[in-house]
Amino acid sequence: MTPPVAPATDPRDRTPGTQPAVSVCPTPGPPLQIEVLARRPDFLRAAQARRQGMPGFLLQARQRHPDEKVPAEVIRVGFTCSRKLGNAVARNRAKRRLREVARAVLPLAGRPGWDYVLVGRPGATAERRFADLLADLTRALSQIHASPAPRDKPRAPGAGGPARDPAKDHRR
RNA sequence: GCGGAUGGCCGGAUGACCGCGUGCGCAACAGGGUCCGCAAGGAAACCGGGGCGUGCGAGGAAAGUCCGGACUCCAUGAAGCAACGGUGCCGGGUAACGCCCGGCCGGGGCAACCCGAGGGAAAGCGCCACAGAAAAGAAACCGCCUGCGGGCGGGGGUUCGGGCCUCGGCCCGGCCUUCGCCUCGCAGGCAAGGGUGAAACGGUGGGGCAAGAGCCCACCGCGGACCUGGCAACAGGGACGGCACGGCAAGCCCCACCGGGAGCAAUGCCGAAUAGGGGCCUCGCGCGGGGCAGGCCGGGCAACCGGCCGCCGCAGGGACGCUUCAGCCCGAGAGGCCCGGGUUGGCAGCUGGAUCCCGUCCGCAAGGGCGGGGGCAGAGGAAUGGUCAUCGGGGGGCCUCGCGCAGGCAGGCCCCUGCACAGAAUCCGGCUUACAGGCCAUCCGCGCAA
Repeated sequence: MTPPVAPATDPRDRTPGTQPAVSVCPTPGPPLQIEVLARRPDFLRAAQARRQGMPGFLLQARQRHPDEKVPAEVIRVGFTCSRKLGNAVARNRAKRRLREVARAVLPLAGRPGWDYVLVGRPGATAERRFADLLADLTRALSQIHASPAPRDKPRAPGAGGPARDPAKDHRR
């Protein structure tokens, strides 16, 4: 009903995607917390909301309802690597890389009050260059934030117009 | 040196930046609850989270989940029987095993060594494809032999008939007998030979016989009372027997031994809203409850139904299949006290184990005794990592052509490649399966040099 509570973030100019996340430090300006999804219903709800495919993974995202008990300033993220990824070693490796990508990108490009789920792809998630994965997630976040709500168009591919820079949303 | 056998071990290393889980220590800023206070606030340090420092943090298979246990809950206990499942040469090891060690037997290999579900086929049933005559109380397709009968041919005899005649005989036919062949039939004997098969009711040689056959003999094989060695499986010898005993038990089965079921999502505990259950004690068994044999009354054509009495006679019900024994519980109300089910979340279980290493003693060994020492993964959408650099590894090409008869080896340069199988989930003992590359030890065969 209400837009996400974003103005608490520091309006410092950050351009995510241009620079690899090596120098990213979670500067403790805003009380931005990242938690890990643990409940199966959370995963199911995220999968039924917005989704954005990328070469290295599939991103699912959902803006939480304000009635939920989770504090509004937290970003929650979950990881799904099914048996299609391979055996346990391959699944764990893909999940670790996705977790590392999320740790680098989400404090910059993620929005508080949202749940994100990163789904691994067979082969690509484990083999794609790490810098490309970082760029993939940045682009996917900006596109998924710009796409309309899934209630209007259930399968919005995000190609209706030019993707808006998520940094503009932060400034506004 | 080449080829092989067995046993054991490793299964990348170092560094940089950024992270994760957990134990300990420190500082106490901020938060929640508690207590004190009218309040600001303070106190103790309860709870959860964060900060800094520091220690530790996947495997030989963590895998498959195939066996055996520990542990937990469920089932009243004991004995017997039955059913079901498992194991199966012998001895030992072990908490236990289908595991391990040592040995036996059979098979393979020149050898080191390897492989084997390896109890019972005179308890019984069943099966033995194809081929073959026949696949299990033996039988007989071709075949061999004997007798009889028939056919053909040869020899011999003739007191028979006919013909010729040199009157001595000769020829033809018949009959009798004998031999051979057979094309055959009948009756009987045989199982050597042929051929089939994974397997054919012993093998070879000789005697014997009508032909044959353990019918007899020699050797071999087989069975085997008994003797010797060994704890035993078994091995060696063997009177005697005289061929009698085909194979399959991974078809059923028999025998011996073992086995209750479910599993850490076991199980226990804590908190909250809701629902309203259970346990114990006391009173009371008036007469209530339940069941059954019997009697009476009523209804109904009847099967039967309902009620009452009798009566505690105490049967009845519950408890993995059955039986027996021992014991237990239940049923009906009132009062009091106490506890708590399911769902979700959290905590415990949770890592010290039949443990590992070293020494010593016993043992061929598996292993065991004693002494000393080490002990630091415990996650829970699941930590133990992400990115990168250098070295190492692997693959390819070129050069030196240094060494070698050669396959090739050595050195240098360049390029490519993150690089075996694979991720703890209660914990142990095993098995099985997967695995790039590499190391060590012992042994066997062949070759070379000395």
